[in-house]
Amino acid sequence: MAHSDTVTRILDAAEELFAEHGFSETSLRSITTQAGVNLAAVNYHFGSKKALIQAVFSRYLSPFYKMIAGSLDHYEKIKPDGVLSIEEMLGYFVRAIAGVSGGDRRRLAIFMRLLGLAYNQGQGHLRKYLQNEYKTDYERLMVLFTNATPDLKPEERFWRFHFMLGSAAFTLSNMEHLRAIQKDEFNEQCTEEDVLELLQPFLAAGIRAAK
Amino acid sequence: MAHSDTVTRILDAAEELFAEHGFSETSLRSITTQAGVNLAAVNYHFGSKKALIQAVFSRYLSPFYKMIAGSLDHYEKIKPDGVLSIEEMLGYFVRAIAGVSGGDRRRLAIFMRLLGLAYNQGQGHLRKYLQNEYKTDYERLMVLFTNATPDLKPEERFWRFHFMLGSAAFTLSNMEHLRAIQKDEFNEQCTEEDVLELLQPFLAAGIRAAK
DNA sequence: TGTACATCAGTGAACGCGCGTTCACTGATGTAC
DNA sequence: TGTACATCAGTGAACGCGCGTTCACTGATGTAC
Repeated sequence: MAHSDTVTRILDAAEELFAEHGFSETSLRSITTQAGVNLAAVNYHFGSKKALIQAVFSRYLSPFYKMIAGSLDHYEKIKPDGVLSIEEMLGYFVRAIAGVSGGDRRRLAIFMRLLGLAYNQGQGHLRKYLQNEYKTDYERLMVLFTNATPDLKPEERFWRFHFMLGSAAFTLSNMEHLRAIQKDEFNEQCTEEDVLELLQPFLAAGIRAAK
Repeated sequence: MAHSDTVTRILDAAEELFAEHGFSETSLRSITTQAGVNLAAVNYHFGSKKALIQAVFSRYLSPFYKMIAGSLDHYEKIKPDGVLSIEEMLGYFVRAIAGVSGGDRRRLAIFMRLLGLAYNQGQGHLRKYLQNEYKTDYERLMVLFTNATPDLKPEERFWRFHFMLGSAAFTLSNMEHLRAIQKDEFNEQCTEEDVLELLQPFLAAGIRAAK
């Protein structure tokens, strides 16, 4: 599919509205209105709403994949023996996420939401797709995580990793809503970077917790 | 509202289908079909779909809050100063959650999924409704949480609470699937009680983390 | 060169469908006199 | 006691609406001869 101006504007509008309202709550009419294109253009260029959603995913999955892989490359470069502290690992992740700007940041939130859904829907083919897509990175990550937590038994490591994943996925995917709640209750608002810097010691302490 | 058989069956079906498909993806027709009742019965008994969603949450939260309140009443008799450690609080939480519905873990997973959806989807009205509906209990819990974390600034406390909530919601809503993955990878499986006992120190250490 | 045709992005209006909701209605049960 | 009325859970069909999708169409550009 050639990326005409119309196609790009549809993808931009769809990505923004999907992130804000969810998929089924976002109509093609709202997307095409925001994009300033004709309603029929979505079905002309993408075929269906479902195909549009997949196209939006495809476009943002690529840079996210590169970010993860880049983080792992970095770990292995700075510590060739593969031994990092959990704080070093989390620190680099936080800095990598904080370095993601603008539209890609929203893409990250969408991906985290997708990650939660992928775990939730045990039978969905979406989960299998993600599992295959990120299998190599997951395994590289687990080697580093294992080296960072030599005192944990395998099953403790497994569960603490998922406790951490759950906290991070929830926080990142609901970042905008949570910040809105904070503003509602405290009349002030952290930046997303502030939240990440609060999250980091929480997770590290949890991983290091006495049993 | 008298809880006729019809009302109960609508709530049962709605709870299950909302958790499986989300709120807007679940039609009143699918709910009433699964419940074996007339389509119009939802609007007759509840007034609207929105009110049905709130009723599903209320039905689950009422016994939950009663159990929390009962546990805290009992605790205050033993420790009249009313200052609990975060470990003691989490202990009560874990036991109250596990005790809901007479140990019906499936409903617990469903509710945690609903909670995640409530944050995730455009259901901001739900959070406010629940907060108002159970204002006394909610504020009592927040006072205890505040007393348990005297060294945290309000915004740190807010975020660490939600980090904790995210971890717990993810773990509990995906409990079955995570345990299946564990069995797949380690050829052995924790009980759900084991997982809760692993989660508790993880969360407590995160809450207590140095900044 | 001009002419005829092909291709393709984009359009305007309409289509059928499923949605939440509404409303007049039924039938069972309770109550007053 | 019988009769008339009230209450209420539940029903069947229809309503209007917004949805994704479809289709005949336009107009610009490319191409063959």
